[in-house]
Amino acid sequence: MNRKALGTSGYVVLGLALQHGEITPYELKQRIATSVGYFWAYSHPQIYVVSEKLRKAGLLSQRRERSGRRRKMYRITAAGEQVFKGWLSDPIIGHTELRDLAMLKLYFGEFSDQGTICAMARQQVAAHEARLVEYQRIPDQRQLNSFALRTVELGIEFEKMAREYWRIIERDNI
Amino acid sequence: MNRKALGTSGYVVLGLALQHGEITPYELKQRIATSVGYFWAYSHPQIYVVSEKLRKAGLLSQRRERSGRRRKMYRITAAGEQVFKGWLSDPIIGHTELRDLAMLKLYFGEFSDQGTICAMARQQVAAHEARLVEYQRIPDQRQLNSFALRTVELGIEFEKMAREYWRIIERDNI
DNA sequence: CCTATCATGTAATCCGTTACATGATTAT
DNA sequence: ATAATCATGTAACGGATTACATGATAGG
Repeated sequence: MNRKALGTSGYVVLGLALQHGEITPYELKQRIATSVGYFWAYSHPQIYVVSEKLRKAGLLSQRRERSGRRRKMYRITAAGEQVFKGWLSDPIIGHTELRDLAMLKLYFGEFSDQGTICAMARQQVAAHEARLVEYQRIPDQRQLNSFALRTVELGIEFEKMAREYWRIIERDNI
Repeated sequence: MNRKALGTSGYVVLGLALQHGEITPYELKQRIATSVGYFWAYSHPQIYVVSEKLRKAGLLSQRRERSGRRRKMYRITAAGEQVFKGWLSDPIIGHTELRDLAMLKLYFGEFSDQGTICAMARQQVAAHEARLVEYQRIPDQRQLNSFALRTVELGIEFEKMAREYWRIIERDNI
C-alpha cells in the first residue's frame, strides 16, 4: 500500500519470493546468506518478522504445512509484485556505504602502535583472501542468472583490491 | 566501564574527541560527514545521544559555554582514552559490508527492463564519478594524517572500480 | 529589523541484533 | 534411543532514522 513504509529488507524478501515462487523463512535465510547477504547482511529473526509484516500488508500470502514442522510457506501476491517492481524502478538515493571496522581502526591508526596495525593488516589480507576464494567458487556451485553473476563479479574485484590494499599497509608498517 | 556496551558510533566519537581535544557535537557531525562518514555514515541526532551517553559513562567530560549558544564542549577522559585504545587493539570480527542499493537492484535485474537498468547504470557512473572527484580533492583541502590519507586512498580506488563496473553494465545493456 | 541559515537538541518510531526457547528430523 | 543439528520462532533491548522544534547569528 504505502510503499514508504517498507525498508530495504522488505524488498529483499519480496524479490526472493518472486524469484522462488513459494519459499519458507528458513530458505529465505539461506538464500540471503549466500547471495545478497554478502553485501547486505541481516540476521535471521528479522526475516521472520519482516515476512509476517509483509503478509499483514498483503504483499505476501501464506500457506501453512499441515503436518511435521508446520512451516509457513510464503508466496508473493499481485500487490507485492507491483510494489517490488515499483521499488526496482525508483531512483537511487544515497551512496555506497563501505562499512568496515578495520578501515575505521586504520583511520585512527595514530593511536595504535605499529605492531597492532601490522597484525590487523595481516589478518585483513587473510580475511579478504578467504572471501575472494568463496566468491570465486560461487559460479561453479550454483547456477545463477546473469545479474546475480554480475554482482558476484563486483564482489570479486573488491576483494582483490582490498587484499592488495592491506598487503601494502602491512608492508609499509613492518 | 564494560566495553561491550559501546557501539561503533561510540568509538568514532571517542576517537574524534581524542584527535581534537575539545569538540562540540556540531563539530563532531561536520567531522564525521567529511571523514569517517564517507564509509560509515550516521545521522546527526545520534551524535548528540551518543555523546551524552559517553558522558554519563564517564568517557567524555563536558564543559558548557556560559553565553551565546551555550554549546556543550566535550573532552575525552582518561577512562575514555583507555576504552578507546582497548577497542583499537581488539581483534576484528565480521567482514566488510558493501551496502549499495544499486547493487541490490541489479541483483534483481531480471525483473527490471533494460531501459531502467541502463538508466540506473548511467546514474551510478555519474554518482561514483562525483564521489571520486570529491575524494581526490580531500588531500589538497585539508591536512590529514597519513592514516586518514590511506583510508581516502581506498575510497578513491573503490570509486574508480565502481565507476568502471557500472560503465560496463551500461554498455552491455544498451 | 527581518529572514535565512546555523547550531542544537528532543521525541517517537522503526529496524536489527542478541538471547532465549522449542519442536522436528537425521545420524549413530 | 539418544545426540546432534535442522528449522522455527518470540521477547527484550538498543541503535539509528525521521520528524519536529527552537534559539543564535549573519546578511540584507
